Amino acid sequence: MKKIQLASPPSSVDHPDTHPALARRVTSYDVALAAGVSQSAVSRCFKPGASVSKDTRNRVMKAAASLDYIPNAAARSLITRRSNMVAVIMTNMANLYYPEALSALSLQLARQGKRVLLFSLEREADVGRILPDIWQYQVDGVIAAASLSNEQVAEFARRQVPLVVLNRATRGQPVNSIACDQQDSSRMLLNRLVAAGHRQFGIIDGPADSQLSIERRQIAISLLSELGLPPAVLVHGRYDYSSGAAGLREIVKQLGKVPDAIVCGNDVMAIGCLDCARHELHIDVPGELSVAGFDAVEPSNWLSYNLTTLRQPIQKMSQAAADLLCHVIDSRDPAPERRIFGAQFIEGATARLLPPPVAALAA
Amino acid sequence: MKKIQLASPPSSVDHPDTHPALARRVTSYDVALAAGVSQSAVSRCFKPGASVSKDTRNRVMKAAASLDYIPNAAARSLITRRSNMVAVIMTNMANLYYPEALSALSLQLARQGKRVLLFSLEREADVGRILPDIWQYQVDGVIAAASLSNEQVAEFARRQVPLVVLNRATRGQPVNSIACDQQDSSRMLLNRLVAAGHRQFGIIDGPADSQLSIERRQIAISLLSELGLPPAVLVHGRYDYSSGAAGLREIVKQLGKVPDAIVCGNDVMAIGCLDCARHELHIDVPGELSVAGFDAVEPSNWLSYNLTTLRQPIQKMSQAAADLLCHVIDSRDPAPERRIFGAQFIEGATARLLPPPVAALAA
DNA sequence: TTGTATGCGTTATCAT
DNA sequence: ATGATAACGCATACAA
Repeated sequence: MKKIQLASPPSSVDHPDTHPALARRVTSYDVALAAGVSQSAVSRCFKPGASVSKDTRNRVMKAAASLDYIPNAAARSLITRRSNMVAVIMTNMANLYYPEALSALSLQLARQGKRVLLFSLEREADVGRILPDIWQYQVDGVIAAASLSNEQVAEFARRQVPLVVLNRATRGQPVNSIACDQQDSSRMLLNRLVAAGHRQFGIIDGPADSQLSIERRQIAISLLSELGLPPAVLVHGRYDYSSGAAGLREIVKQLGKVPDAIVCGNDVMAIGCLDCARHELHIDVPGELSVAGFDAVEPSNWLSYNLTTLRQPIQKMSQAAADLLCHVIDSRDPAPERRIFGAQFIEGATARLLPPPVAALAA
Repeated sequence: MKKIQLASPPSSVDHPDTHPALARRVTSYDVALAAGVSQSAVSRCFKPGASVSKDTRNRVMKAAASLDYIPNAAARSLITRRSNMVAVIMTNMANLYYPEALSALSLQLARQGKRVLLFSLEREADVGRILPDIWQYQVDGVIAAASLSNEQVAEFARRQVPLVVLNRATRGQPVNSIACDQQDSSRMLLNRLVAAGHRQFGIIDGPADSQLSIERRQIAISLLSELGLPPAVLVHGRYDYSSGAAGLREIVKQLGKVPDAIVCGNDVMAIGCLDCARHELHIDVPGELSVAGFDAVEPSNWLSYNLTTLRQPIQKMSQAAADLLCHVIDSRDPAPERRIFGAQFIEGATARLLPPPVAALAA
């Protein structure tokens, strides 16, 4: 007969079930007592590769089940330094693109036993304000779908918190990141539009301070300039439907006429632009005006739109972000990695992609 | 000169910055040492209403800042029994309705100092599988946008984990819940359609096992029966776009003709149905067929659709859920509360809401 | 394989 | 107002 450590605190059944006064939690000590083993034996039973005899494990598991015992993650993380939580920073989810990413991230992380602690921002500039919260929670890592300053990136390094930046420019910062190639896909789109005879472009972009926008804008502007075309009319939106409509009106106003093509910073603005053209300004798309989006979110594929756009492989990118983060967490490898995915051109039916018929040219 | 407890572990600067070997964390002991106070003094400085002299607080805060000290939430929650985390259970976010709710929940909870730990499910039936995970994380409460069995609800009670069910039927279970009145709004919609002369209805519903669907379906079926109308043709979808299109095809097939009206379980299916009618089957909506949705998600308001639908006040409901949960957490009041919000009828332009012109009747 | 003892980083209680 | 000390619930090194 072995002697058992009985450091267990006073019984948890002082008042059976009557008073809802902050009942004591069931701990590994309670299970140990019930199973007639030590607390460490209980602990081992809940650790995957631990050495426990079959008999002990059975007794412990039975006792645990009968007591509804579940290990306390807070206590565990205190000693293991692993919280099994990953912070995900995302801006306002009105964007339609984000929910899909979030969902994929959550699923993929769950496969690795990690849960998403969500930090959703109203504006991307608020990142700084939630960082202290993130440090508090001792997350194992962070996936940021937001732009970070050099100082902020440095703080991650200093605190040794693994970070993966999703779909943002990183300006040469030493950061793990997953992105979609803007350069190639944007150029492809513009080249095809130019080849089809479009000359005067409009751009409905994201907010002026958005890094993502800045990059795409530069690409478009410099390409049009290379090709010797007139400069595009540029307006800024907020990535929402009404921004697209307002953008079109503004471009037409500034230009004094309807441009040949409008390239939008995301699909939802493209759809707003498209609807405004067709239903409000009665412009024929793609007859008089070509409209292109970016992302290939679900509604872009709806029959009423069939939008010409560039598909970002959101699912793949999210999974890659989750996998990369988990890798960094496990290996503690500080060498930053950047994975770039290609965008797929979706022809759709809102842009004229062939040169106008000869008859029109002759006329 | 006071004597200071110097229980601080060995210095954290064994190797300045070179080796990334799991650096010791900065703790309140380090801050205490640097500030020349006891560890408890440091702890008090980070507790809102604690009694600390101005001088001590200054010294501590300065030391904390210089060391980048942030209290460890895991350790704190161990003793306070508050993790400041709330689990949110949501199904696949393809639904368009959920991202908006999640965003609102996250924002509202953040105002109360709580963060969302996300549990996103592929199918609602998987709830049971993630409950053990939830217990592990010691969340302060749970907001479930999913149906729970009586046993599951009972487990929340047994473990004394505050629960708020968002937008699900609760079949008389003693649960805190926030919901939107299906009864009144559905009846209003159907009554208006019937008053406008619609006789043969089709219903494109959610999955057969979805509680939400079951309730709405019953309401519609019994109302039509009360009114002496032919039974509606009922098909099930998955709340996505293609389900709406497939639903329409199936209803037309079963009925051998186009029904007078189709009522859908959500907007996305209604939009799928609408697009299929207009672009594939070339049915005039609302001339030959009326289509109605549910939710009033953003795309329902887009100019190409202008969907007839019922608006759920998602924002308000989410905020109410967050507030109710926080109230329960603070008060530990076990008396369940159910708050019902009304739905707003959105006329839109996809349903004929007036009786057909007299000429048509005479013909 | 199993038990003992210790520590993770904090808050709370209790003296002073 | 402040410091010493005891939890909180678990994992782990070490001894047996």
